[in-house]
Amino acid sequence: MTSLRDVAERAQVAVSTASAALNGTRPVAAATRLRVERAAEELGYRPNLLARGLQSKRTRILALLFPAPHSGFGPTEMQFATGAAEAARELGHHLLLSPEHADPIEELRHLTGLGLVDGVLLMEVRLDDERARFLSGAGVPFAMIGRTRDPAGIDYADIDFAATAGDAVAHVAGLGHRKLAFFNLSAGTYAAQYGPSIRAGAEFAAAARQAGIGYVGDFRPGSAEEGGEAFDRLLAEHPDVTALAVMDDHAAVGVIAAVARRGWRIPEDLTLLLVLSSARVAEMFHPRLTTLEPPSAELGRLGAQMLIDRLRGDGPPRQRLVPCRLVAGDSSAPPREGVTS
Amino acid sequence: MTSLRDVAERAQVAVSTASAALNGTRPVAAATRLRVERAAEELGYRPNLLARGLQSKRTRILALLFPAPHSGFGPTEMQFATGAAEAARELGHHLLLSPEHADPIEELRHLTGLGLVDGVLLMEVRLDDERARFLSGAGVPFAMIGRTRDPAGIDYADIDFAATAGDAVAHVAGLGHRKLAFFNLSAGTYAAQYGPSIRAGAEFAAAARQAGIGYVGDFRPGSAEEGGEAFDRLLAEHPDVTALAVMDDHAAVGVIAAVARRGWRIPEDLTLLLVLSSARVAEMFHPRLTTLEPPSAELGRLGAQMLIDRLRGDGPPRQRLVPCRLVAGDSSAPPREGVTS
DNA sequence: GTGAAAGCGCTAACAT
DNA sequence: ATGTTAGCGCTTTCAC
Repeated sequence: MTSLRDVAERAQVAVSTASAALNGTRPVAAATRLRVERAAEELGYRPNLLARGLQSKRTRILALLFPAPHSGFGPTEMQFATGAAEAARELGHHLLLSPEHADPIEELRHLTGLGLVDGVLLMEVRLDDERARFLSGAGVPFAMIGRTRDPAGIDYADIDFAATAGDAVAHVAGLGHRKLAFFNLSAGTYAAQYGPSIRAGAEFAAAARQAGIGYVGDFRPGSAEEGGEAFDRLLAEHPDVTALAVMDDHAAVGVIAAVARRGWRIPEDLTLLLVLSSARVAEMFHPRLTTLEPPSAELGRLGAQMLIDRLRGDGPPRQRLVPCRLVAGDSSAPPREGVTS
Repeated sequence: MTSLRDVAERAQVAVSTASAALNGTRPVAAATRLRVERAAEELGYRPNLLARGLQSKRTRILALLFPAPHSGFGPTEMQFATGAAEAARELGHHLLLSPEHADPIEELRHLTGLGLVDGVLLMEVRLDDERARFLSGAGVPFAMIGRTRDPAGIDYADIDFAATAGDAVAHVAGLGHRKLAFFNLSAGTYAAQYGPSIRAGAEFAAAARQAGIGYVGDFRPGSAEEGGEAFDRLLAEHPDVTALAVMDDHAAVGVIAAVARRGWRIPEDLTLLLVLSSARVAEMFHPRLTTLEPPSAELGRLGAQMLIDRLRGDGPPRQRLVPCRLVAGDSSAPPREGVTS
């Protein structure tokens, strides 16, 4: 391991000068800087991050708190991680993947106490999130992918549910549908105050109201089986529904099966939208479902960027909402004939 | 930040004694140790990892080199990461997620030069992997999830393709099938010497031969469209095939569509197996496909464990092969009648 | 069994 | 503009 001292010796300067020459922390004569840079180059010098961090109190390491594989665990979560890791890298930082388990607070206390990370990135944020509260209280810089109920003063990147719901409703309304149903995430996630569950529900209702079309939003199937049941009940109670937006992948599977059992076809008899699911998943269906694809990688990137900006200095907190992208598949079409509404 | 000095002061001992008491690196009187431990406890002392690492040359940080999202990017890759992160955590280590891009070697040189990580975990290993060669040459401890062609002396955890193929063949043979086809990963992955592609191909052929059943293995559809075409060609050339194992999720989608177009049904007319795909994905199909689910999380765990063991001391390299788990779905059944073989 | 002191590699005063 | 000095918080000789 070649150290800064080696470089300094070779360039015939003091260590502090070598340091300054490489970091630009204080003026250095052009000639000197050149000598130092050449020496560093020739020796293949790499600054020791530990030494630097010990001194400067900044490690340039971010931690991504990763929830235990409970509920959903699709490409979405993964892309938060990869997006964040890539952005961090581009900005000269590193990303620690920190699996969260039993006691997330103890976990955080440990992680931040070690002096290893400069800041924390939170995902799967709940409306009332104890982790966010803890970090705020502890004065640890952090940013969220998602957001709490009242995220004032906190950096975050989240899905723009209002715009997403608006796009979805506009899509089906544009096709002529007059009544839309929405299958939210499982009751469990809703009860857990999971942001997307709550917000998507509210925004779809609002968007439908605003567009002046009928709306049914009180189903929360969390599995294929529940999805099928929910669909049957939906049509029993609301036979005039012609379009359905589903949040849970597995519920969608059940819906599709139920549609087939009924002798119906997609999209002729039902327009089906998949919400918050990746295009990769949508391609697994037949027909390929129209999808509102979450900007997962971008949210991850944004989260990391915001956090790093925050560490660099302090501007006002940045709060970004990014809508899902509507990827048209083969599951949307004008409403079926003979609907009595 | 409370430091070891604070603890030492409060316990009325020298810093070195406090250190020894907490780490057990040298004998300390029971009474003294107790005082130190209590002081540490009361002050909420957390050792500074940077300082410790600077001194000891060991950071207890592992890097997981994460390939850029090119080919497949499913739950499998993600579970390598989470499995490894969890195992690392349990063993007192941390996992750095290091996205790999353009020049992986430069990447590695950088990463290891920083003195930040003790070892590297490789995934998506090719038969002839330059990263493995570089790490070996540089003397950087590493372990692989997957393995090179000649992994002698290197720790790795990989799928037991022989056992997996054996299980799959036994499954279909047990149902009475006499001829099995295998759709490998895309031609691109094969050309890239991607381990699973090569090994699964070879082992399925071997297992079929050994079981004495017919075998067709020269298809490599990498998309739904190619999957459908491959299936049509397969039946044109081998009308007596009654069972099919598919590696690529999307190809499976195409196969299912092609089966339906033909007026066939699964499993009555075709037994369909999904190989190396997660149960989560298999559940998206109708009927739910029988799957050979890769032990992804376990491979990640094993990789991390091996690497940590290696860092702790040196025993002989550990090389573990873990078979896929056969998860029976509703896509396997005895062969259709009237097959002329 | 315990304390004092050196030093890991670096940055940041403080001198010059 | 450059060199000297003092640590960052810890582990580890080396004395006692």
